[in-house]
Amino acid sequence: MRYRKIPDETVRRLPIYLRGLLFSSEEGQQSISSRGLAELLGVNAWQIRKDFSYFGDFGTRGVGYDIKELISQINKILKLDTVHKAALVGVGSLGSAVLSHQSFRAYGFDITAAYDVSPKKIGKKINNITIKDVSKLRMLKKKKIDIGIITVPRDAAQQTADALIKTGVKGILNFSPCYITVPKRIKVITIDIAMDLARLPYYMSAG
Amino acid sequence: MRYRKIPDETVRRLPIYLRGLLFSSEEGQQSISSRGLAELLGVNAWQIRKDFSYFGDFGTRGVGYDIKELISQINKILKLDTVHKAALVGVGSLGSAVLSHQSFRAYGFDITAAYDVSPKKIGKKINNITIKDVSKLRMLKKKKIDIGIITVPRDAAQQTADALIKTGVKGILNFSPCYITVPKRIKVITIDIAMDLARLPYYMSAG
DNA sequence: CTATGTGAATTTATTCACAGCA
DNA sequence: TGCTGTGAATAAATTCACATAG
Repeated sequence: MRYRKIPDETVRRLPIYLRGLLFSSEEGQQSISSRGLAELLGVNAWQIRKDFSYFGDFGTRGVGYDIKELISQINKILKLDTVHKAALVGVGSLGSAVLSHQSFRAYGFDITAAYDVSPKKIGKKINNITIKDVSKLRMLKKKKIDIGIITVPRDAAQQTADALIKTGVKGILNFSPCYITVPKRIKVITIDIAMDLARLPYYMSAG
Repeated sequence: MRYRKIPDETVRRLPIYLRGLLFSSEEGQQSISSRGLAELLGVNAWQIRKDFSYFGDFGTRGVGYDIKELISQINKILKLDTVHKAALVGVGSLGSAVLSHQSFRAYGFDITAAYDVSPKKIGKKINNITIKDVSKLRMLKKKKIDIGIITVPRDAAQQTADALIKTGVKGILNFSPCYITVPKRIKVITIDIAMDLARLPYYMSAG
């Protein structure tokens, strides 16, 4: 089944596998079986093997997968093998949390700039990043920023996206609870925490 | 197609529809067509109609949907028509952001308690919620808390989940980047921001 | 004439079962 | 024997096309 179109669901799961592999690696393990990884992540072993089978032969039959090697392969597939620079707009409580978030680095992300409208925040530092005036956003053009992170209030989300796209970002992580319109070439992933919380009661047993 | 098993994907989308309907309602609209809602949310109109068709006849042919009525229907399906009390454990930057998050209230969630291990944080207030010592977590049992929110470091996630389950929560929103083991009756939804960011480069066009 | 609701067709994803290699 | 890799079978979700109701 090699070299066929990669299912979106597989792409969605690869980062989860990567997370498990990085964890095992930290723990000092050298190799892992699909079963071992599955148990660590709470997924099925055959799903893991199937997902990997779209890309080629990663493992050794009878043994399992070499963790370091597999990490490197998945990083390459997901294009995480080069550093991606990101700029964040909107340093409210969520924006601050994202700026302070340590795990992005493990996946090759580097938030190099942060912007806000509030004069009170401009000039302050969070996680060693100085907050700049959002009107200076267009200066970013020279700095080869790949990714924009939107943590502004809903009403400002679309204009923030427009401004980020002008600076040349190719992908946007949108935390605002709304749909934003972008050119086809731009990829947007929206995270709305409330949406995930909102489907929890449906699945909770009555009582 | 009424009264058939509801696809998980449909349940995942219902909160998104609800978000759009609440927005339209705020804007003063009374009714909306599947097309109108689809454009607002960046989805397909037939998908919306199909999803609704699992539950019954919500709309009026030739006219569309009555927004207030539909909001009430979806709230009922998702069991958001009663208030859900939640407790949050781990008041770091992410925990603080979640505590301050305003939109939960619109979906019937009320974070009534927050816990941390750090003596520096205990006693402080965020968003009018006093932070308590995590060792006092078991006192919660009397307070009919439905939902636990985990925003502790990875190493503490499992034990936090165990403690929350002992207090009687039926659902958990887990922000820690790991799988947590729970009894079957408990529903866990894990949000790992880094996982969403990590699949962005895959979809970004080369350059 | 408009916009819903839904069977049927199509596409996509999951699950199985086992051949094949170390 | 142990564990991977993958076709084939099954299941699920999406998309279409249109009958149907207001």
